[in-house]
Amino acid sequence: MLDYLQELNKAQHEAVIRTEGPALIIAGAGSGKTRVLTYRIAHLLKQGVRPSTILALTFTNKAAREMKERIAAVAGEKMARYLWMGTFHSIFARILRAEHEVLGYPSNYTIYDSADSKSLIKTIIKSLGLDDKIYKPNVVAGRISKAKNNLIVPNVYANTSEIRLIDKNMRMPAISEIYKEYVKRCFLSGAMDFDDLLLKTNILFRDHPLVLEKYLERFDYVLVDEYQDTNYAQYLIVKKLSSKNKNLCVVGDDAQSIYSFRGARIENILNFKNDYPEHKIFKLEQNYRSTQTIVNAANSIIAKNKKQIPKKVFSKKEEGNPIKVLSALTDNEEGFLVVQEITETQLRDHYKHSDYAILYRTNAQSRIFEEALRKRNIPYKIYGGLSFYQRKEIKDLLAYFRMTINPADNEALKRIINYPARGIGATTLMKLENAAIANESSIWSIIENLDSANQIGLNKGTVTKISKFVDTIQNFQTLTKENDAYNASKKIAEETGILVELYNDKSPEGVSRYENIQELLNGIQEFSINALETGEPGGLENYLEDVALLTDQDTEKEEDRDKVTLMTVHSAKGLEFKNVFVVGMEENLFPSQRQGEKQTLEALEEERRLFYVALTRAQENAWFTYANQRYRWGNLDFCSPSRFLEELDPVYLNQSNSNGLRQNERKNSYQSEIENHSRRMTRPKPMTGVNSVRQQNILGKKLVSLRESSNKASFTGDDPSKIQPGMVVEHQRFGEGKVINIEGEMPNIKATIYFHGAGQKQLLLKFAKLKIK
DNA sequence: GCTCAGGGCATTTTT
DNA sequence: TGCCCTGAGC
Repeated sequence: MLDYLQELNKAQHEAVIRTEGPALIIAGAGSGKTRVLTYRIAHLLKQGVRPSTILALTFTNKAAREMKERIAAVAGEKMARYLWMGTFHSIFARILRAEHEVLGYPSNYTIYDSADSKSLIKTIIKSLGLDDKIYKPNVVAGRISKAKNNLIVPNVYANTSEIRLIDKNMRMPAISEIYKEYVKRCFLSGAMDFDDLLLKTNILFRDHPLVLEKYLERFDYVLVDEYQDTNYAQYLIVKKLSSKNKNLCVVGDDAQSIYSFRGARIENILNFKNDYPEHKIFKLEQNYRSTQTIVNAANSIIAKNKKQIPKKVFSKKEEGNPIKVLSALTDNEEGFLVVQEITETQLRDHYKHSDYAILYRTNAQSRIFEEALRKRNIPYKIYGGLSFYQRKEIKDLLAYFRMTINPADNEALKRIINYPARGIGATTLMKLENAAIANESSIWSIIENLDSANQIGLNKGTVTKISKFVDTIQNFQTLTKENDAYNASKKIAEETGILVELYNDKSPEGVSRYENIQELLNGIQEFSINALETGEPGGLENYLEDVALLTDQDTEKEEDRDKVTLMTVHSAKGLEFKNVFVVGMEENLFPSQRQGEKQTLEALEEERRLFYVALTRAQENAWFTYANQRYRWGNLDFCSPSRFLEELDPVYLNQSNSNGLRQNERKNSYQSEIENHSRRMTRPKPMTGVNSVRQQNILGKKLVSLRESSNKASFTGDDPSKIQPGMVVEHQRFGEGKVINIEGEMPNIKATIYFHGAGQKQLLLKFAKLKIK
């Protein structure tokens, strides 16, 4: 019989076999969500439903891939292959490519990533004569993205008084014009940004009923993963595509909705029952992942939330250990404590490195833990930070590919027209861009038809340089037609000179850049081989379509196997680890409680959910750690643990601190400072524990300016060795003192100074702020 | 066209 | 801190 059904509990079983009509599957943390979703699809296939009539939407490529693999295992490779399964963006990008004509876009349209969007917005701000100190590209991009996600097109934006009022209050009344111009220029470049993929799909289905009809005919079943993370645009598309037979199945967990900042609407899942009154609801409440303690503690955190679908998540596993709360005095100590716990539990219970995860709120918090792990030689891997595809060398080469496929792509052109250097500078580029705007066309169409008698005042030499560039791209276009993606891209990499240039750069950065290019080419080779095997099109344009929607998380490296994982709570969603440290739990790192920020009930509840997500990643043991003081952005903050920790019933907690004694000793040295300042007060830099200061004021004028990034230190102006023994100096905190001795060399000059009232101190001059009296 | 000092600025993130 | 941008100076 259908043996895969045997592996399911009652709720899961129901959710798998009741395939008709609208269904809401509430999948609590660790309740076997993926299993239910994949088996439901497999079940449909076994019932004789054709795979090409099933549309399954996810948020990440990884989720789509994993699900496809699991379905293939149950229902067979062939079946899985014909499913319409992928991310919202990739599926709709595919549909838009097929239906490009009615929208007036070329089928080879480029997909702009966030960096392209931002760069274009910057250009527009400049060309409109606006001040980019006021109109910050990031903020403007955020406003435009938000508008698009809510299907507000430029005209509507300009005519909606509430929106204009917000812009006005932000002192950016011209965003509406920027938006209009942005849309126009994207169109001229034959480009869509990420939000367009959703927006244009909505417009496509709204304005072209025949097209909608075609897809309604095509898809008999629509399934959506992580429904709580859908934004308005996604919500509407899903609604439209399932409007015919209402075979819509959404899976999600309102308790794990933590993406409101990027437009996710928890209401979508909360209101499902109203949208589809005839719906069935399935609650997967048994948690197979965590101990009872962890599940109960997590439940108790979100119990206070008003906005939620009632459910009783429970675990039948053993009760397990209480959650350990570690309070450290400084962030360094926090790192130390975490590493100490890792070593201790490893010795005792023989965990692997990969059984541990360190979760934090912001990527910037990783550093302390990296250092602590490195000191103990514990291998770790970090998620987040600069993604592979965001690296300069990768983006440069990809820009050549983009130009080759869609030469109208202005952002790509601007990136490479002078890289490698061709002597086409900023002034020339500006002239070209203005000409393109005036002509309502792309830069390419201007330079393609340049002759020496051009109207835009370019001299002969420049025209020659530009036409050489045009030749290069045209040459690439020819060789792309004649080669598969791998051979085309390899030739492009060689002929542009990028490969040689990076090969000749023997600095560590240069070597790594060269390796990255090689890695990209290897990836393309894989793509080409794969295309050959499956019979799918393997041209460069096909690769480019894939790569635009690819991210770092899609490349798991073999050498990353047995390592401690460091990541943000957000990126840990969907993962599980035997042991989880939730670190940096100070109040002021939780933004809903940060000073000066509006506290809304929504924000508060989302913070609880974030806390919930963090805790439910743990299978066996969990720790909450925080530091009482943290050095951050040049200030020393005094902190207290997050209030959510206080909301937790102590019955789940073990607050005994493994290093209580040491901590007490150390506390004394900070005591006076802590007493003198209430929580959250910022104080001047302390003398110790600071890695560097930017400037030193000696004698009232800047003598030394020190910049120290991770690998280099540089000095300008005069030398701090101006400070001589015998001088009377004034220090910010220790007051007046007399220099006794100077030793060492730049940048490590040490001064021994006797301070009245503070005794003798030895200061490293690059850290000390001194005034010569 | 390139380098470098100085200023300004900081969530969370997928596509 | 640390990173990115800009403008000055070469």
